[in-house]
Amino acid sequence: MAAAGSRRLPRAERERQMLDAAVATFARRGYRAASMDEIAEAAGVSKPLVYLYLNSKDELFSACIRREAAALTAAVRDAVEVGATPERQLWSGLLGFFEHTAAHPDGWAVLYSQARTVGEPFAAEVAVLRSEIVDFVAALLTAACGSRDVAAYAHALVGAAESLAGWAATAPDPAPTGRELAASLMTFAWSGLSQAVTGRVEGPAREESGRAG
Amino acid sequence: MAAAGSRRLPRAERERQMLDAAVATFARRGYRAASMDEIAEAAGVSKPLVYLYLNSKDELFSACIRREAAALTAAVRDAVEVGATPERQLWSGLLGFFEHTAAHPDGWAVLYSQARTVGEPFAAEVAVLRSEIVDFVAALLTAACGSRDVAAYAHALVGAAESLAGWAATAPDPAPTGRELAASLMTFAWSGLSQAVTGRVEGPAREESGRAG
Amino acid sequence: MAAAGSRRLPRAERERQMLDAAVATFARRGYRAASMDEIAEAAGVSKPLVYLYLNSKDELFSACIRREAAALTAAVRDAVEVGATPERQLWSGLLGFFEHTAAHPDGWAVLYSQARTVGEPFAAEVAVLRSEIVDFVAALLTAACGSRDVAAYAHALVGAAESLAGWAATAPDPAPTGRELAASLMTFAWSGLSQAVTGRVEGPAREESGRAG
Amino acid sequence: MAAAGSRRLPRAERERQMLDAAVATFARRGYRAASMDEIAEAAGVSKPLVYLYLNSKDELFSACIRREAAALTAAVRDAVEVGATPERQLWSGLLGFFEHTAAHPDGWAVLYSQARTVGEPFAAEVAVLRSEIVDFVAALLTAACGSRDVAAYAHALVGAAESLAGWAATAPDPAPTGRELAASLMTFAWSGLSQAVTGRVEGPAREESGRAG
DNA sequence: AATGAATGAGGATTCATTCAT
DNA sequence: AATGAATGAATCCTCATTCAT
Repeated sequence: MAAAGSRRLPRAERERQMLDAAVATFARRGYRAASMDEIAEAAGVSKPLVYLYLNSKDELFSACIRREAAALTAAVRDAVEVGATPERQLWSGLLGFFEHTAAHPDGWAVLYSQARTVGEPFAAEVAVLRSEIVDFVAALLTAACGSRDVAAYAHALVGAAESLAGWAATAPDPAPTGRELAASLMTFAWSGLSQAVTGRVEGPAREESGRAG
Repeated sequence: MAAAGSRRLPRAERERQMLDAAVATFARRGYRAASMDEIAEAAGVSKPLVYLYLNSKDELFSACIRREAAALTAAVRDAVEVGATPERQLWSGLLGFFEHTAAHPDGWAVLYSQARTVGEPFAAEVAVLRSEIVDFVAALLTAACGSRDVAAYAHALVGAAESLAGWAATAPDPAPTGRELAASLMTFAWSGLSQAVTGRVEGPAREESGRAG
Repeated sequence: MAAAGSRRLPRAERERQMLDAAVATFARRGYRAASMDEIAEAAGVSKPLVYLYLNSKDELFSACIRREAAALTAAVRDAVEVGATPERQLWSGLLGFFEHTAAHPDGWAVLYSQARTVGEPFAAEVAVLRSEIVDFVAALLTAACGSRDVAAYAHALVGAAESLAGWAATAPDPAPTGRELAASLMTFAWSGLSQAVTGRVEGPAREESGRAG
Repeated sequence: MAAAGSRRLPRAERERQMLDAAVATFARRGYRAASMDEIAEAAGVSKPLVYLYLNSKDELFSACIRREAAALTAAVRDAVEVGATPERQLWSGLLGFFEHTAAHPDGWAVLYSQARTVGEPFAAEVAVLRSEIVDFVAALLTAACGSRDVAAYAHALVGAAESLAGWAATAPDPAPTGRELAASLMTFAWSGLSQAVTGRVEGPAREESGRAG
């Protein structure tokens, strides 16, 4: 079960192992149900070492959140094509988002499922992350179509993305790729269902429009 | 905190009080963090009485889930205008959904935030509920526009609705009404953002179609 | 499960039902593990009624002990042939003992297994009963053979009888009858194993000797 | 009450201390009435440590049973003179039995009084032990006198021994020694009460026979 | 004669956390 | 750099017992 491996690692490495184990454990069992014993064993170290490096369960969880939030943020930021049209920026950001969440399901679970439900110090941390994303999306929407109600649309879009990420994680037999999810969501959001019937869009490959037409 | 009230109530009423207290407590603190002591006190009764009527923390939580799921289901079912166009059915269902979740934020939190993250007996219970909703929405989408990708769109729409419900619950100063939320989401989903700029669609106010052309 | 039956019985009858249920429950589960709920349900009455009639768990258990001890004592006393030879008195007493314990296994279990191990108020009650029996046996032994060591022999004999009663209760396929057990024990005790090989005794049917001779 | 002693012992030693405390507590109070608090205090440690090493009350009790059963078995096995006549084997076995039970009254109480009455996982464990002893005795009896009814005689003999062990434990002022008890029981069982009047037999002091003629 | 409603007290078990090495 | 030994403080749950009718 434990990562066994070599004794006497440098601190940075050990800390990474512990965070990996913690993220996996928190994802699977939830914050309260995960025990420090469990995490220490999963990390292949003794419990006092976990405390030596990470001080407390709260701080450990917080460190997990920060690390996973940073990773997700970085993945999306790196994916967004700066300078492109808003639509294209949105498309590329969604792609980055879906690919990262698919590649790091435990991190995503910690951020999305666990941290939000545990209550106060932590819910606030992820709320910040989420509202940054919502604001970014809102800015894109404003730039793209100047719509009123951007706030609502941005929340809707983010919620839709979260839902699709969760859906993709739970076994629809040939799991949709990040690209497919992004394409579906772009179509859904951009063109609207009323036009989706005719849409053949698989992503805004051509400049200007995610839906042709 | 305690319901004070009269001692010696008939069982059915006491049971209802207990479920109310439990839903509120689980919503605020989460399944694991909520203690039976806390719940009993919130219900204004002693802990043994909670056990006498509801047997265990698991069963109590399960009873909360079932009650809130049934209430939500009923609210949506009663709101949907049977026989109307799919679009109008979706509109009326969303309206029912947003009004119910706004009126019962604790029940919604238990279903959406807590039950899904606690793990197995419970996650499955709400997964069933959610997939029923997703399937219902998918059927409407199919009927409405025969779109490919209905599964993805249905998940996106449901996720968007969940996100808006959560957003409305967390203090945007003049909280959007259920009607506004439903209208935003209909526009978002039906017409697409690329057309939202005209902002004409506020929900299918006119008989027959919210989508028109 | 409950004895159901008619409401509103006269007190004596109800009390008997309760004691029956209590003896059965204590025998099966032990004093501590048996709950008043369980006993009340087995008796087919509500718990407050049990308290109304028998006051407390302690007193209820005590009442069980007294009733079963009295029944066993009476069975043995009635079986002993007064005025007969000591050997014959012993034989008839053993016969009464084995037949009663076989007929009332729950009562026997309460006296022998449970009451002795529960600790102080109760262990003393059965200790009295047992020592009366031991004394009675010791008197017979003294009368019969004037042996020194009667105390030890009496304890041995009583222990042997208890062991055989327990053995008979636990499924040796054709369970030995009380008569057979009494015969075995008489032979064992009276003639000694060294002579048992030739013994054909099935009980001291003929005057004078339980072993022929 | 606490073993005071030094803090921070090696696990094996602490575990032994805990078992000692548990055996004493279970013997005095019974399985159900003994609380883990009580046992931990008697062992001079905190409750969590008891759980860390012995997992649960059930497992703790089971460990007590196994340890005491093994000790008793070993004592008797080591006492039996292998290769001697059956009579002499029985004599030496009884001697070992009485000496061990006198030296370890708590262990004997746990096996004889408590474990048998607690119900299923445990009663079975000691039933196995007891039936092994009964079988061993039965084999000796068969070898010694080929008697019919060995089963009954073996049960009687074992029961008599148990009774004498219990008697010796409860304060007959000059407590009989193991040797005296074994001698009484050998006489009782081997020669029979009808011959005990001569009282010559005190155990097989002379080589070869405890029964002589 | 009988019961539905209710509770104070206690017991098993778990967990985050620290100490001594 | 790392760990075996140890615990204070909850938490779930049960039970004997009483009250009001």
